[in-house]
Amino acid sequence: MRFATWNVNSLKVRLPQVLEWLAANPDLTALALQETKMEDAVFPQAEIEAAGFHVAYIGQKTYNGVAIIAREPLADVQYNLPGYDDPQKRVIAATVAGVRFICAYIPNGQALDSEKYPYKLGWLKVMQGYLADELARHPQLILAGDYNIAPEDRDVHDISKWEGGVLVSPAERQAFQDMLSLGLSDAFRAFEQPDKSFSWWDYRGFSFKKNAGLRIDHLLITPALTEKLTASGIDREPRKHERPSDHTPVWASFRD
DNA sequence: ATGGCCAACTATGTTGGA
Repeated sequence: MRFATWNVNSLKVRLPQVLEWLAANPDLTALALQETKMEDAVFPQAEIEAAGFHVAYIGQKTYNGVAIIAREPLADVQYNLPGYDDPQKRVIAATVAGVRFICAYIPNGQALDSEKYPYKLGWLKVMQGYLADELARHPQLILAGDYNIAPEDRDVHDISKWEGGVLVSPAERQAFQDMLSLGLSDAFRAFEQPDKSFSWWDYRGFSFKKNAGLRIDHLLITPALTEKLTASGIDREPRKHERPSDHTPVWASFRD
């Protein structure tokens, strides 16, 4: 089985690319999507099901929005973070192939002096509590998504350009470490990986061509899954596509 | 040079993303 996460930056624009990528990756069990940017009433459920997939989603107009697409039915779908009153649609979870698959679009934070930054840190605290609860129930669990956190300096093309800003601040990195402390591990770093591996590149300034990116999309997995982990990686192909998302898919494979 | 691009909205500029 194989799981992946992809921030598509508008599913309206990217649906053809998502379906194309799913067709090109027939071994993929489930895909977590972020920034679908659409209300549930206009979500392309019929098109996705017509292509042979199951899907669960929750979204809003213009901003945020998450979905899980899977090759088998989704069970026990959870919408939003339980007990946290937040109009922003950032979390959906479901059980697929015996794995609790959580799809999260963690807030960006905008800037350290923005009101969105404490929102991000508070949100991460709530996520931590939710994770602790879920981990007690699900030995096989994946937290997949756009974390908007580059965990280490090697996850940043040029740390001098990002130091002192969001995505790399000590408090955000600590929140990432706190999730690891719950018993999770970064599927990408379980293997030797190429230097300068990133999952996001700014649309501006030929960033992708220059590989001036960040690794901010992650799959954190439980020990029961780490035991079964066979490979992990980042698929840069969709980022080369015409009219791409600024993020590209990140994946992990497991023995059945 | 504190920008550059892209998407969405109901817009012909503004906001948010990262």
